[in-house]
Amino acid sequence: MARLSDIIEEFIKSLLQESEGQLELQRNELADYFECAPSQINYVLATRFSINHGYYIESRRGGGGYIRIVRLDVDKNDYMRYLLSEGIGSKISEQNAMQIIQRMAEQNYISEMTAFLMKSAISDKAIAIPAALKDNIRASILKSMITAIMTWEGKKV
Amino acid sequence: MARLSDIIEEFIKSLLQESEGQLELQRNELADYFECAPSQINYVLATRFSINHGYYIESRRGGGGYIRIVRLDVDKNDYMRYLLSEGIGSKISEQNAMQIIQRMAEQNYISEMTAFLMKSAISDKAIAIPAALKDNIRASILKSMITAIMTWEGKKV
DNA sequence: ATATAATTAAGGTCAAAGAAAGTCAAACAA
DNA sequence: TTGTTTGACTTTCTTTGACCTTAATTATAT
Repeated sequence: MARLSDIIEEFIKSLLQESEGQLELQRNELADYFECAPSQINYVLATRFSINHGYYIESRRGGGGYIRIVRLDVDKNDYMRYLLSEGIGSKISEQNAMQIIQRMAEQNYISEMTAFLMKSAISDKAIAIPAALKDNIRASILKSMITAIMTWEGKKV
Repeated sequence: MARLSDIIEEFIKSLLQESEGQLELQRNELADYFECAPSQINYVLATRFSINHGYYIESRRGGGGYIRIVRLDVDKNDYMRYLLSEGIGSKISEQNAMQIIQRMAEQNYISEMTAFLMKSAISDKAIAIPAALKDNIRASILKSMITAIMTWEGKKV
């Protein structure tokens, strides 16, 4: 039984594809369409279209209200440089790290296979140490891998 | 009378056969079917479908949750299986880890690029914690990545 | 005609309920 | 003793609904 939230996520992503990364929608209309509570739309946006996921949300209430979703398409190297300098601080949660890797895959900066490998390296299970240090190690490993990816590109194989 | 755990094991294996090595199931559904405690499913998975047995498990909680079981390609991955079960213990030095990765690349289990990425993840620089723990974390990250590589081949994305 | 009030039409928030799976230790069986 | 079975409790993720805020429109009073 596939989750409704996933279906809505896919739906929005396909709309974004058609419209070059930017779209405006009506929350109630969409909720009507999927026969769910309007707030479920907010849930989907919050859990799958956050800034970390690479999307920007803007909305307006009242008559003629709307929700605008913009996919943030950044240049690959710019994005990675940003991650290294500010995006990933000295610590990062598993969730955030997963989202960042997922975003890199969706933007085709890395292959699905590479994303899978990276996720395995920074998973909670792989980093089995006291929570206090965990997020620090994760940040440093993730940054190290991103650096490796950037380095590799600059290399003539 | 055969133990229930064995019956469940056989059942799952026959499902895997039918589905080309990959399947998704509902823990409660299965427990219902065999009229046992849900946690017995976990027991079966832990004792008969571990990574050493050649299986990879992935799961998700909450509404629409599932357990996914992927059978790893045993013949093809002899060396990697050996690494997981004995080759890499609970700790490993940076040097040894680098050598193992290098060898995997030479055997064409992974690309040069993947090797480069893996090395960056297990380097001393990436794992910046007290030496006492360092080699343990390195071992667990390396094993996690090797598992990911083995899993990837059995996975239909 | 203009300022104000009421109504309607959105979207936002948050907490509770529901739907899974995970853990762990105690009881039980071989 | 070792491996199995069970159940109470925990954690995670999803869905729903009641209530709140904001904006636009319409009605009313001056």
